[in-house]
Amino acid sequence: MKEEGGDLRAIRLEKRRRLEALGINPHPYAFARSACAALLEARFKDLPAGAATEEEAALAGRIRAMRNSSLFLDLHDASGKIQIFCHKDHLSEEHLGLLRLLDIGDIIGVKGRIRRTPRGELTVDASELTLLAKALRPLPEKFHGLTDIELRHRERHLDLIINKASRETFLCRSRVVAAMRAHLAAKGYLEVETPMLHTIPGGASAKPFITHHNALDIDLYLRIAPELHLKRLLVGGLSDRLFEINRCFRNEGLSPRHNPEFTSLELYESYVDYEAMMGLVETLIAEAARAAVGGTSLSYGGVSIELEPPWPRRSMAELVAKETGVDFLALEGGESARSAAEELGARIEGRESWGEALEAVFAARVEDRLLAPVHVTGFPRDISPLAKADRKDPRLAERFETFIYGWEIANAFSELTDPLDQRERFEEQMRARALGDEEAQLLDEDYVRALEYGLPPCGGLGIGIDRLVMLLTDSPSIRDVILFPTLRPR
RNA sequence: GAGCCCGUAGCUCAGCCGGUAGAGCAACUGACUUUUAAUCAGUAGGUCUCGGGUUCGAAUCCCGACGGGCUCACCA
Repeated sequence: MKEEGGDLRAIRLEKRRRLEALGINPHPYAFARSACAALLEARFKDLPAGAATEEEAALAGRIRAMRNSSLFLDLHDASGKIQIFCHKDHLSEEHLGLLRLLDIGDIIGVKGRIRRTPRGELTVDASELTLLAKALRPLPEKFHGLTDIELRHRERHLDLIINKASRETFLCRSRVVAAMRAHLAAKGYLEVETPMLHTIPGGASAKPFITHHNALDIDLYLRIAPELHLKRLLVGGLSDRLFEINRCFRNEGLSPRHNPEFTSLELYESYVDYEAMMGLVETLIAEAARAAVGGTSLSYGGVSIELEPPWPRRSMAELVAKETGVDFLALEGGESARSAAEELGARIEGRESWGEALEAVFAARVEDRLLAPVHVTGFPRDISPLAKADRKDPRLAERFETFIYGWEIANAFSELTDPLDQRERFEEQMRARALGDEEAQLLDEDYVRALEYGLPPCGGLGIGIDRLVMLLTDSPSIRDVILFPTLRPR
């Protein structure tokens, strides 16, 4: 039976054997570097073509191209690319022996003087070569690279070696998260970590993953949101302002905008209401954009989006009325709301409450038109079981979602702090669940108990990091911004 | 979960009105030695995703499975 990789791998295995026969360890322990490609490029940017220096550098990286029978190598390190010149006259017989057994894809260390070739390429004149890792498998082709989407996701290491754009996307993601953390730290928000394993999945309406703890012999759920634990921390007074940037898990369908595990920022602040969260969303996302693209103007899928605050605020009912001519605030009860929603083309099953019907119309008719950033306020109370009622209209909650490019990017409320009200809301949810709503929330007695010790008035906010990074990196799929997206095993 | 599309060499792709598999890059041998997707000559490389079926004959047509992409539904 022929192994995958076939001859190409066998040839490289043979080269490895020959290297070992020469006393060369194909996987040594360390290599002392004095520079990286970008550093040298910056340092010698004014070195004219044809000029040589006396300066020696030692650098390490992966061979990505070999030209003129290995006379020229392209060496890529994490910072960039530099050319290596391997002339027989400058290398010992041992180094030439190594050179003959090198392949594209091998990781090597190089020592030599810096010069710029007459053609203008910054180059290390190699006087020493060190094998740092022998590659047994060939890299994808240099010109077309690795384009197969499945392979790029399954073998992210290859994608990162080959596709510069992919590398930049993930570097950008890292900058975005770092910028948000830095901004929050500077404003005095405390970063915390709360459990991934929940005994009752709460804080959102979603289907959880179930797992089992053997020693305790109990089922546990991968968290669908950190919300209830974070608010417990406000009860405890650990800080008046805290946040968590971490993974959530939802056992739902996959799509270009849904991965079973995704990253959210959740933030809670005592003594403020949801108004404060609007400003914070704008600041955080503008900061993220500056970190990602250097400004607040961006283009996603050819659509220009301006993120410079402030962003408009519109109520859900107002947007629906403007789009459809139907004012849901003038409708009484679920029945009339459902029939109106159905007439407007929303998907209605027949059990929907007034709020659910309004939201269904909003989702069907309005959502995907909200390209420019907008805070949508006036969310129905009955789809917001963790939010305080609107102080002016009891049918509504003090909740908004921020939409950009038609996507929900942020979700925030004046958090429900009254334990008696919270219990009633949970009980409403349990009734909906009994009637077949699988995603209705579960009554969390421990959480209600915590509220009974007194949760200060507070605002809470969640931002979907993956979708934000998609926008900021112009990535068409969530899998392009998650290093190892969920795939069926092959 | 439903619909549409895709799966050929390590990679990127041709071939798909059925006649038994091709190119470029990568690899190997050699030439060349200041190249930039280096060039030139030659060589080797395939259970055409898998399993059935139709046929004298299947990469090609049909059915099924597996994997992927997109759309819809659910959702962030």
